Amino acid sequence: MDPAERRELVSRYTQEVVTEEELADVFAREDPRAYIGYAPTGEMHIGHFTTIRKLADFLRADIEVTVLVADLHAHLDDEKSPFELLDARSEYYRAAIEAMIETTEADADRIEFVRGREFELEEPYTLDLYRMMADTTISRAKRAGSEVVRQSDNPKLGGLVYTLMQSLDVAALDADIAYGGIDQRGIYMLARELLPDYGREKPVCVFAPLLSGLSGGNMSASDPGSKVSLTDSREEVRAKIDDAYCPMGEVEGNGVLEYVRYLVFPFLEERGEPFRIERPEEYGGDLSYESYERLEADFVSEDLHPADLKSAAGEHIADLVAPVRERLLEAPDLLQSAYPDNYE
RNA sequence: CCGCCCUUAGCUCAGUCUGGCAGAGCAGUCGACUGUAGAUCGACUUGCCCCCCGUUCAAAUCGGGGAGGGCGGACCA
Repeated sequence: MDPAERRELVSRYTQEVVTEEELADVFAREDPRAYIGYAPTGEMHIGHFTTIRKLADFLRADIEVTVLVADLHAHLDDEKSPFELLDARSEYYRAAIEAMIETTEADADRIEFVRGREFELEEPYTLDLYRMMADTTISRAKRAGSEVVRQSDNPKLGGLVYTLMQSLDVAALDADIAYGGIDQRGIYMLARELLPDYGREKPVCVFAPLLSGLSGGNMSASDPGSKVSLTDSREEVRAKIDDAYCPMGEVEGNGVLEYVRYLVFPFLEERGEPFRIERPEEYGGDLSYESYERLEADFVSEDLHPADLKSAAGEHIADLVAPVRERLLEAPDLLQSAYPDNYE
């Protein structure tokens, strides 16, 4: 595969690559590796799904992929996950991620899973961490993590150490590319700044867009209606999409359109199917789209009405979620022990 | 170790001085208007007032004890 093709695979459906030049260099290296980390906190949802599906692109581009289940981070960030639940949640995250990967044509066995504590407690790592703590100011660490770490009036030290550890993770996992949502930007910019001081390579960063929530604004952990959950039934998915904020002709902040763009189209493209929309004769009859761009154009010109988009989007998203949901419900004890309060 | 402050609806908080039906904003739910949603309008819902004991006809409110959180001081031989 030629480098231009590989570069296109890696950077498609992303928001930013830092930097394109350095990315080109990565392909010249032996066995380049990308990594993405997830802190096993709340239940996984459709937002995670988009970043995980994209891992298939890295593999296609012949880049090895490491998925970090960052258990210590889950606790360091304001104890989002209680210490006793880290094992259970790490297990659940891994199972959910595998289930999501299996909805792609990628070979899940090519993805290496690592749990944070497997390497974050080793001496060389710890030594570097202490050195970083010694020469990073509190305000620098705070700024780096401000989009990721929970903010409060009485922040704990953990949130600060969090950003340093994540910076170090990149090097410890031997990653050439750090991949994550654009909210991770601050932390990886700190990593790029810091790592060279410790004789490490600074990573190329690939950032996925953060999808808007369905109720307007961002997806919110506390608002189930703002996002599709991996355990939502077809009916629940339909209902959530149907209730979603979706102003006619407006692209900005339109969660439904973003789901279609970053989730449904990649999924359909992989299968070589168009996006079909059933529409009553009264409004012009059925539609079919080969590309997102054409669909968006019709939406902007208001030739495609939100109600018709929603019903089709709901079905496609439900199709996508169904196999993951099935896998998760096959092992209900995973969810039960990870989230005892939600599953009695 | 000592002192002071805070804890009330899902969230942010008022109410405590001076005891008398548990409140507001936001959020949420339901209608109306829209070929979706939102916005707008109309209606509705929301409680271990941190816990225990006491005083009182009556305690979120007063007294005592405790828990959790915050702030400060002291110690630094």
